[in-house]
This record gives sequence, C-alpha cells and structure tokens, in this order.
Amino acid sequence: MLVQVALPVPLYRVFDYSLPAEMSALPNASIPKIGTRVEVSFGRQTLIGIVIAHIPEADSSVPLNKIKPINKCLDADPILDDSMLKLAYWLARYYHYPLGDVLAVILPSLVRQGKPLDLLITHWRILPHVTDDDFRANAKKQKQQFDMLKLHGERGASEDILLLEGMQREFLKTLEDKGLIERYIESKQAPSPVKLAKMPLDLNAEQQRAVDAIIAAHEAKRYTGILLNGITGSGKTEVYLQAMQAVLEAGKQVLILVPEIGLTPQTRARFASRFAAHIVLLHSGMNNTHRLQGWQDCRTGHAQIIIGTRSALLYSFADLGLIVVDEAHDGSYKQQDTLRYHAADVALYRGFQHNIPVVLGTATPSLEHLKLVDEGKLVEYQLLTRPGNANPATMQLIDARLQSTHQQTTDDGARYDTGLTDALIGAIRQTLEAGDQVLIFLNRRGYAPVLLCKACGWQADCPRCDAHLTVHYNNQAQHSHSYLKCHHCDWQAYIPAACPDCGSQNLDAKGMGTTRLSENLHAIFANPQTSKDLYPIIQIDRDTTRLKNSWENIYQRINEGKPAILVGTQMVAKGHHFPNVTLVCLPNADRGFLSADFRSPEHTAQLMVQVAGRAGRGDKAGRVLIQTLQPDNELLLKLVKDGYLSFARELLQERKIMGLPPYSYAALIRCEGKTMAATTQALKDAIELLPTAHNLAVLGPIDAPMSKKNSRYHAQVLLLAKDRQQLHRILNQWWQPAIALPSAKYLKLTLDIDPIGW
DNA sequence: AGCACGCCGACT
DNA sequence: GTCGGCGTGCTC
Repeated sequence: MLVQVALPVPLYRVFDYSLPAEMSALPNASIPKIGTRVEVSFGRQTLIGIVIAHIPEADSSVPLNKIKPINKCLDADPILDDSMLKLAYWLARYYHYPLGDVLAVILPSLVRQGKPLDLLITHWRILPHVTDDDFRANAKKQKQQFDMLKLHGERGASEDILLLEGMQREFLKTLEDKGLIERYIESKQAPSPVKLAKMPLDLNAEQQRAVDAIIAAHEAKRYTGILLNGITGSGKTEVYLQAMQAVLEAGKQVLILVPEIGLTPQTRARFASRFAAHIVLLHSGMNNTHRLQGWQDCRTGHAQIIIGTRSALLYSFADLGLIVVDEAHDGSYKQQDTLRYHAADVALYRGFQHNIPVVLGTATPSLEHLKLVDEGKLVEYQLLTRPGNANPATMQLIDARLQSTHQQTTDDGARYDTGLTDALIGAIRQTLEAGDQVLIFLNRRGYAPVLLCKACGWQADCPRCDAHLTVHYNNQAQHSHSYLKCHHCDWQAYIPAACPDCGSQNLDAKGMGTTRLSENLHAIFANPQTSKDLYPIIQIDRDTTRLKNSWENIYQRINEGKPAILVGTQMVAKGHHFPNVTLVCLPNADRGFLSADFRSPEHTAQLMVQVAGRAGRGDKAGRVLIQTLQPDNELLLKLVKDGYLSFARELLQERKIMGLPPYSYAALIRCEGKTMAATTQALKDAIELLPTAHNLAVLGPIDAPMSKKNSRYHAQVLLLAKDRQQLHRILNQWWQPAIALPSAKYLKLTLDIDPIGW
C-alpha cells in the first residue's frame, strides 16, 4: 500500500510515498487517513503534505525503488474532510492551479507548518455578577476597557482578539485582580444555542418573499442561488438577519462574506446586536494564531456566525447552513494573485456541495449574475422600496460644456479653474445653508495626476512604471513639501525646479485630485472678510486615513452632523453611512464611460450608484448631481433616467451582440519579465502550441495595461471561447506544456480564469 | 518553489 | 590555488 501526497510545490502532480516498516506491519487502522497531514522528505527538503489517496503499489507510476517512506503522520484524524478535498480538486481543475498549492492556500499557515491542532488560547470573560455599578465614576479607562469585553457577551473573547481591538493587557490584569473578569481556556463543548438579542423588524412584502425563499431552501436542504437585488436602504440586511435566524435556530452555521476588512467590525456589531451567538471574524489583518483559532472554531462548529472576507470561503465548516455574499458585485471578491478565484463563484459551488442556500446581495448586480438569473441558475428577488418614508436619491446631469467651470482668483490676481460648475457650487451652497452635508466623490487622491511642462509638453513619469507621477503636497496651504509619487510602486521624487527636458520653469500641475479639490473648496467657501472656512472641508482618502484611528476620528466628526463638505475617493463608496449627507456630487465620474476596458461602464455605474447610495438615508431625500462633459452619452442617460437595472440590462444586451463575457468565457495569460521582448516572445511561442480550434479567439500578445510596473514588463494573451467546457479542455492540454517552454524559463506566466479587467 | 550539483571569475 | 556566481535539473 502507498499513499499519494499533495505537496506545496508548483507542480501539477502528486507524489507517492510508502509507509514506514513499523506502520505497514500494523493493521489497516494505522495507515494515515485521507485528508491528514504527513511529513515527508522531498528531494533534499522536508515538507508537509496532505494525503489524498491510498493506492496499491502496482498502481504507482514510478519505480518502487524511487519511493521513499513517510517520515511521520501529524494527524490522527483528517483535517480536511471529503467536501473540502472535493473543493480543492474543483479549484485546482477550474483555475488550473497545482493541487498542492491549492491546499496551501486553503490551510492557515500554522496548519501548513505542521502545528498541532490542540492549541490552547486564553479567553477572558466578565464574571456573571458584575454590573456597570461596580465601577467608580472616575475609573473611566477601566470602564471603557470593560465595555469592550462586554460587547463579546457572556462567552467573552480570546486575548488575541481583545488586544487587536485595542484592549490593553495591563487593564485585563487590573480587572482580573478586582474580581470583575476571569480568564479561561475555551472548552470544546458544543456552543449554546443562538438566542435573539433583539426583536426582528417588520418586513415589507418584498423582503418577506426573499426571506421565505431562503428559509424554504434551507428547510428543504436544497441548494438555491439567490440574487438579492436591493437598492441602497431597501433593507437587505434585515433579510439576511431573518433568514439567518431560521438557520441559526436549526443549529447551523452562517457564513457572511464582506468585501473588505474595514467592514468586518461594523458588520459584526450589527449581527451581535441581533443575536446572542458566537461570532467569529476572519480577515487578513489577523495574526496566525488568531487565524488558526478561527479556523478551528469554524470546523468544530463553535463559530455560529462567521463574518469574513474572500478567504473565509476556503475554511472548513462543521455544519454550514447559509452563505451570504454581501455586495456581491464587488471587485475585491476576485483574488488577484496566486489562486485567482472569485468568491461569489466559489460560494455558489460550496452551496451546491452542502445543499444550502447562497444569497448574493447587492444594489448593483454584476452582469454575470444577471445572466445567471436569465439562465435560471439564480433566482432574483428585488427590493425596490425603502422602508419608512425615505425616497431613493434622484440623479441629475449637469452639462459642464454649457456651464464653464467656475474660475477663482488668487491673491496675486492669477485665475485658476476650480473644476466645479457654478450650478454645482450653487447646489453645494444651498445644501450647506440648509444645514446638511455634501459629499463630493473624486476617485483620485493627491493634488494633481500629472505634472506638465507648459513649454515642451514633458510630463513627470515614473521611471519604474508606465504611469504619470501624482503631485502631492504635505503642507497644503503653502504648497510646501511638494513631491511626486507613483501610485503603482513606492517611487517618490522632488518636484524639479525646471523642466528636465527644456529647462523651462513653467511647470504646471494638471488635473484634479482630492487635495486640490479640497483646496479649491476652501477658497470658494471661505468667509470673504476673514478667509476662514465657513464649513469644515473633510478629505477622505488613503492619504488622510492612513494613520491609526484617523478614520475613526474623521467618521466621528462627520457624524456630529454639522454642515460640512466631504471630499472622498472610492473609500466612501463602501459600507459607511453618512446620514446627514443629502447631496452627492460627481464632478467627473463619467470618465469611466469612455475607457477602453469594456467592463468600465459597468464598474463605473456600480461605483456611481454605490456613492449615490450614501445620500439621503434616514428620512431626508437625497440628490445626486453628475457633472459631465458628455451629457448626450446614451449609457449615462440611461443610468440617470432609468436606473442601474435597465442600464445593466442594456449593457448585457450589448455584450451578447459583441460575444463578450458573460456570453463568452475568458482566460487571460499574463507574462512578466525583465524585458518586453522576452515576455512577448514567450507568449508567441506559447500560442504556437495552441490547438487550432473553432470558436476560440486568441487576442494578443499585446502589452498589458500598465505594461511596465515596478520595472517589470507585462504582456498578455486573451483566450475567448463560446463554450466554457471547450475552453477548459484546451487549457488542460495546453497550459502545462506552454509554461514548460524554453522561452518561458526565466519568466513568470500566470493563468487567470474569468479575469476582470484586461 | 527550493535545493544541490556544476563549471567559470576575483580573492587569501 | 579556493570561494562563490547563478544556470539547469530534479523532486515520489
């Protein structure tokens, strides 16, 4: 008897090992089970792999004298069950990724490194008799730390989690000494049943239908893919919560996927206020120990509600009953390095595997998902009304061609363009005077995207990337500490005093970033006498929120509700609510409708609708003003007049006519190397190996978008096929020989199935 | 991916 | 004369 082992090496095969003499002498029971970890010697190194099969010696494809014995078994019982191994096989096949590497992606790093799984972790919980009254009024810090722990309920939380949340170790000790809290080692007994902490809200008819459908699928133990297409504020979360309630009460686990780490704590708070349950967060910001603990909680069934980003989908679950993918259209669900899976696709696969419902919730469904609805593979439930009296925001275009943008004059008399039309400025002023807040969305941080020589046309470019350097100012008021920065690598440079090409000193920052827009707004909305700001202007982008707690501070300031102008990049589009914003301005969000990427209109519209959704929450009506240079653009008009869904339907029709995804299936081959010539040549050679096939379009090799990045060159080939099976058949026989070609030797070739953005 | 074996340039 | 460069070949 031999065992087949998948090892974490980028090789498309598995390796056979024999059992050590002492093991094979024993009865069958001691053979390492399928799904357990084993340590083996591999060449001159020692690796940990996963047993994936038992085979008779006669079935091995290698001569017996080359076969080595296993060093040792690390697990008595499988750490990956049958369904997880099936998932791994499916991922390996569909994404054409080596099985051993897939398993390495699936397992937390400590598990991969061979760590024993009976790891003990200190938990802290509040002693049952303790109340808020046990604190003296002046023990503020203690009370604050105590409240943090209180959020976790009677079960408490691990020390790791608490420290991550900002708890301080010395306070844990202090509180322990005072007899207010205690430490314990998490017991492995079954979790207590989930209880409601708060009553559910009343549902409207649309919500009720969606909840009923999810619960029906859950009760019938039937896989059902549900597209929950609900406009912003239509109460998608309440649908999740009530569907979850039924699933949790049946003793099953619920997995909620969210696009980003930043959104997990706030999502947790929402679920924690409804359910008294063991909630586990899984995201990339966690350390290895904490992650292993989360992984264990999921597979033992301790975790009842699991909130995580993309990678949480690859965890094992004891008894999963429902998967919710929130903001299912979001691009961050597609992994962009290593195993390039799409979390929404994997979610549907896992739902199918476990016979459970999968809910894809979004206000702006992707075209892929709409097509699945057409094919009957997803059931669509629409939520088109906002509960309460809130009306959806109205969208309106401002023609920036007719209304030239507002000019402002500096102290020394020079005039400059603010990038805002008088109509827009008027609307902003009106909103502020009414005591409300304004959100201006500009998807470009920094001061200006280009530094241009007005004499010869020279532009400051990144020496390592195919990109202009962005102009930044550290001290905005004086324009001092100015520097140039590449947003694609970490290159920085000082702004030259004169043009390096022609020596002219007439250098000009061209275009508009959030810093410059904020500065213009300061000038426009200042008290003419004192030059002081009439309203706070709050810039929200990666530069202003990078420091720890700065986003929390900004967010708090905004939520005081005083009139203010918020200037934000796409950071503001996701998740956060600004209840006092009643006007959203998009001074040039329409650029995306002209881009060469065929997905650009879809993504731009999604972003616009998401940003628009920030306006008019609560009972105030919202307004969205889109300033555009192409007010006749049919797609833009369609979006503004008929809404996202009609717009998306029209785009989908266009894709169908053009034979573009989702009406064809794509595989993107990217090649990265030190020179453009080498990368292109490798791809050319690879294409030569492709079998001639009908219905297969081969586009390229062409330079990849941003073909030079960090001094590395990228070229790509796109394969488009009418038939998904056919595409995969071709890839199966072509990909491995292609990467083995001599010209690909020093290059990195990657295959991206169902790529987004090419 | 690692890791070692192998054959050519600047050092004690 | 050796140390070490990274080319190439293999891993059950």
